[in-house]
Amino acid sequence: VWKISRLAEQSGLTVRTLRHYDSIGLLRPSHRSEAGYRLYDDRDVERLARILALRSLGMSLSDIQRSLNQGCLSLIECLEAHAATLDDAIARQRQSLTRTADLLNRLRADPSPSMESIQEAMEVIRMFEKYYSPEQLEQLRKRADQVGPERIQQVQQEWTELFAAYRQAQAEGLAVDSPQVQALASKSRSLIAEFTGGDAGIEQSLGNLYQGEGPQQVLEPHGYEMDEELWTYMSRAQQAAEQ
Amino acid sequence: VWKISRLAEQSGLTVRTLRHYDSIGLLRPSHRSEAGYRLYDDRDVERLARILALRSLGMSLSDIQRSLNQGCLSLIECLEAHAATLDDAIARQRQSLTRTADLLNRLRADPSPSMESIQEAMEVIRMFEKYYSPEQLEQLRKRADQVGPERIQQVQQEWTELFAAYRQAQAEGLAVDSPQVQALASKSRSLIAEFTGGDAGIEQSLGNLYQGEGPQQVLEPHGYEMDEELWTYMSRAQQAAEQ
DNA sequence: TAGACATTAACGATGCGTTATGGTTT
DNA sequence: TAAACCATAACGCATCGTTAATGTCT
Repeated sequence: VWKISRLAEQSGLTVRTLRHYDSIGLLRPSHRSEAGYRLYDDRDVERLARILALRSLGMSLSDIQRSLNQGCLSLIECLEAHAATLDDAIARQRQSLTRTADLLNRLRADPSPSMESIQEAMEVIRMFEKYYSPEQLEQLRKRADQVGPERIQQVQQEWTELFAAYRQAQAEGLAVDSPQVQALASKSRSLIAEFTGGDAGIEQSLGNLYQGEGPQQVLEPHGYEMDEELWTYMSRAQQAAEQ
Repeated sequence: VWKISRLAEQSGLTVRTLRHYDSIGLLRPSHRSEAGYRLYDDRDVERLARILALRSLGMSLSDIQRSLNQGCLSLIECLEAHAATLDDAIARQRQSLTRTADLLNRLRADPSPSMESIQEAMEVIRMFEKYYSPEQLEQLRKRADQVGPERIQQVQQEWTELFAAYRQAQAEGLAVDSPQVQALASKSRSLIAEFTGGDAGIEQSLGNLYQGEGPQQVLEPHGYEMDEELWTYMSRAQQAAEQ
């Protein structure tokens, strides 16, 4: 027969924990001394061992209680349910983790990060999650890691300059099949190709994204300015190139 | 300016949640009507959007509060810490999940599962985790899935019979290099090879396991009976085979 | 005046840590 | 008698759901 502090140091639990297990009925000592001291016998110690085994799997105390009080069959059922719960929790936390990492990447890539950036970045992330499959996202992330943040910043800069050049060309009334404009179209095709990495699926999803949300909704959170007329002009330049 | 239920349905939160955020100081409405009604203005709505963005990443409300009240830099730090926390939590839960799955496998493989089985199974699992690397464990699990539970049961049965045969041979005083005993040695080598899958690292770890814990400690929780003399006899039979 | 909407206040659930207060054993 | 050990009781943490009791707008 063991007093509470002996059992505590033997099991590695605290006295408080054992008292807690008593109070919730998970492990009631089989005996009490005259003064009311808790006295644990061998069966209690065995039960504690089982409790700790299940606790080490992350089961809740109430589930452990249910498992132990009923038979071995219900134990298996409880474990199956527990495994399913864990699976679910892991999936959700991985979601959170990738989103957090994505957000961090975007915030770090932001030259002048502000509180507003959070929302823009999250908007972008949500749009991406909507149009790209998890595998595609994984692929994009891997390639983003490979090229490194410098190149990404640089590409952003190049897009900004490209839009400005297009806008200039449009203002000057240059024809979409003029050599100058076709040079811009070629440049934008190469930037897009760098993004898609030649993957047809990603190119398709990118198209769906612009189709579904509209160019302005897509580009604004990235910090680019875009309007209907410019977009039309750029589209016509692309079409001219493809013929 | 928005009243609380408007903001609730707009944001998808409950009224209770908004009141909670007020009471903990996370989102206090900038105004109150004469009657004490909460009135949220545009800045409040913006703040709520940021709160929801971070909450969707699984950040705690207190962390969100710290992040938003301080600058953008601390936000990045908070996100980094959050990512680390998530990483950690995921690792632990995956531990729990694999252990739970292992326990389930052992319990299901047990022909007469009892409450005592839990501890034996957990002991085995702990020993395995102690002597095999995570990669080796992964490998073992994969192969266990491949061969299926029937074959595993069958192998257990074969080991039981093999031990019985050895014991019989020992009782009859058969020499360890006699053909009959060598046939047993050969059988046990093939069973071991089936377990290791020919992987030298796993064979090494298996040796360490028996070396470190002793054959009886290893075999008893598996339901086999073993004693010093029988083990010595079997070892000598193996040595004879290797020469 | 009815009905929808607002308020504050307080318990509940999880798994104990952490006092506070006081009796028991050696 | 002091030191070590035991007991019960209660708050605290995180995030709201859920009554309860009551006041306000239309």
